[in-house]
Amino acid sequence: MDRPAFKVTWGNDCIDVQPGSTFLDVKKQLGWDDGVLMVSANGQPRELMAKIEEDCEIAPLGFDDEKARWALRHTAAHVLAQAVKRLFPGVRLGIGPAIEDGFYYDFDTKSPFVPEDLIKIEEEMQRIVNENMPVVRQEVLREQSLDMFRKSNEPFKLELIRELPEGESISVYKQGEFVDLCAGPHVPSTGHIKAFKLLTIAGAYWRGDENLPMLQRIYGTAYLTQEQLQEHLDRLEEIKKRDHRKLARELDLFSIQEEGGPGLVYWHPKGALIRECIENLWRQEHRKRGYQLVYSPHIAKLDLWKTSGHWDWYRDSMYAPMVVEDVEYLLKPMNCPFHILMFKNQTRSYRELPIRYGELGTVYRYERSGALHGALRVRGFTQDDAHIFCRLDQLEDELVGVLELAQFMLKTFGYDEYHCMLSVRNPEDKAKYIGDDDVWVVAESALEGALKRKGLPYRVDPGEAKFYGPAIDIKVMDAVGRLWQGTTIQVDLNLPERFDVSYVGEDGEKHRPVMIHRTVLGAMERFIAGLVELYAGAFPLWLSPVQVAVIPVSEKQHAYAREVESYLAEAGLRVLCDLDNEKMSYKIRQAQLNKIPYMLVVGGREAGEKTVSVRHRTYGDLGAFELADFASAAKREAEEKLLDSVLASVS
RNA sequence: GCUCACAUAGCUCAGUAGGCAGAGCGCAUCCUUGGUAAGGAUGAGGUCACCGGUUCGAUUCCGGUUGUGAGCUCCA
Repeated sequence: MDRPAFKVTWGNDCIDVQPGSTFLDVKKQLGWDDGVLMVSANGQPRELMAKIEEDCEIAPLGFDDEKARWALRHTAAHVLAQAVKRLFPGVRLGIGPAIEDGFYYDFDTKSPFVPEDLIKIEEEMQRIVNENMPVVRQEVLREQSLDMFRKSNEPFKLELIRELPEGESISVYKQGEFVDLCAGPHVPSTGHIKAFKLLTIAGAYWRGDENLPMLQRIYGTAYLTQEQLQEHLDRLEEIKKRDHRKLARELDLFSIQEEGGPGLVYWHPKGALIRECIENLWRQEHRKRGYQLVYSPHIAKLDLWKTSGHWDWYRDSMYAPMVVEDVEYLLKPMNCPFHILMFKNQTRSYRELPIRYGELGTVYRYERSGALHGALRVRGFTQDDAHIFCRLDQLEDELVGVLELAQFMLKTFGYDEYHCMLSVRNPEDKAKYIGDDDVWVVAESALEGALKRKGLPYRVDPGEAKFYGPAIDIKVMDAVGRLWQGTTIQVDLNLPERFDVSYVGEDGEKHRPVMIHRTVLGAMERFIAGLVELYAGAFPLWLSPVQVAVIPVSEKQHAYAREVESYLAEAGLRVLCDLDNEKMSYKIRQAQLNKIPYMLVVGGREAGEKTVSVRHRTYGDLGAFELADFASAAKREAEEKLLDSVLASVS
């Protein structure tokens, strides 16, 4: 591939470089002898070279915006640290990497930062950017670097250096008076940072360990252009607008009550209706696919959880036991042991398998208070759970069946993009997992085989398997590009053993069944919260709590409006007839704000002709329809669970 | 659980440099009867999250509790 000649800048110097030149050539041309390693090509930040070694050929690294962004953000982190050191000399530095969407730097401060500090720091950062100092890489010996950071009194940096391998040289980056331990890469000078913004202050443990001291973290973001930065800030705004906590209140879907306790969700009528629609679909689809639906209790004897192993492993995440007639009971954190007990309730033949028990099972987990988040992370939630007991030779077919169900559900709800992860053992560390090696091999290959048979692209995640078995996890992407954990399909090699679950085989001997633990939606709370954000509150017709609002133009049409209401209700649609003493335009506004899909305006004309004027929340005025035509179209849209209006395409 | 911030009417938020609190929306009543996103008037609503302390006096200052938010840690 031909590569064009390009310009290389270092600080204020700029030279032409021929393709194929090495870094040493460039150094010679620039007349630099020290370890300057960072340059940018053609003066464009998007054409930076991310990293250049002494002996490597010089080439713009693919004109890679992503790499350039990371270098830019990393430098921005250094600029942030430099600004903080200028303003607060007593502060000690932690680490400051570039991250997805931005960067952060951790600081050890005597008194925490306040929001006003953020403004001051940002101003100082701008000054540093304006100073346009070259960012210079230096290779130093270990002892030199220790000396350097000892002098500048940076204990956290010393800790990091001591952990670097002996003998290797260590790189530091300098800009003006500021030096940081860093592997790079960086942009050539602070002036390259054209678009940045500090966002928030938060606490974060040193090295991510909750037993170590907590530092003050400042988050910021930086982009190659002001437009990209603005785009990112707009996206943050959009995410805020879609926040399920805000929309759930505005649309009166559900709440969490302070008097009731944190992490416990109250489903209001409209939210409950959405949930009911989803649950109905869920039950229908499971019956269709050979599941038997069951109910199990909410509490069970502590001993059951000892048998299952949950008591030993997850005691800290369970609500404390309650004592009834001297026996300790636990609120269930999961449904599996119950389904196992039902399976074990009688002797099972191989002919019965697979047995698929499905349950919308409400479980309670004592999540740490700081982990709670709206309806996404709660303490009481209803899993769309199922456990499949099958023979090893049936495993792959069963997994395929679950994948098909998952695909069907995700498609129905409008999740077009999802990523499959195959979580397998870490081959280096087989001792960490229970069960025989050959069973693991079969289980992992069954999961992989199922993915292949469905033609689903997947990524293998070694080491991500649970200790009791491998799994497939599906992450779905929402409208603003965030990933949500949805379906999880786990092969469990542990519980059947612990509970001594067996079936009688063709040979008359006892055999151990394989158990699949799976949820398709995850939990009702989390799934619906996700849907709220996916649709920004504007649910497709079949899920809309109110599907149609009937809006009379004046009081004279109240009788006809009622007629329309009862006709549509009769047809099975969820209708609201708005007879309030308000102007029509006001009622339309209310319906719009409530994101009601269809508004039927009925005035003198419509009453006379027995028609309705249809307005759609997205498409606006669609014109007049015969009442019966509207009803059948809307019914079809709801019954077929269409994601878009059928009437909009008609008109 | 940890760090920081926040908590005023159903909602969104002002406010008092310590002297018993305000707007808009919503709600109620009345007027208005209208043609595709806000007609008008009147009125009701607050132990300023809770518990202590300082003070003649605390919604305001201080401490604690609870809850919420941003992160960290965790998420069977």
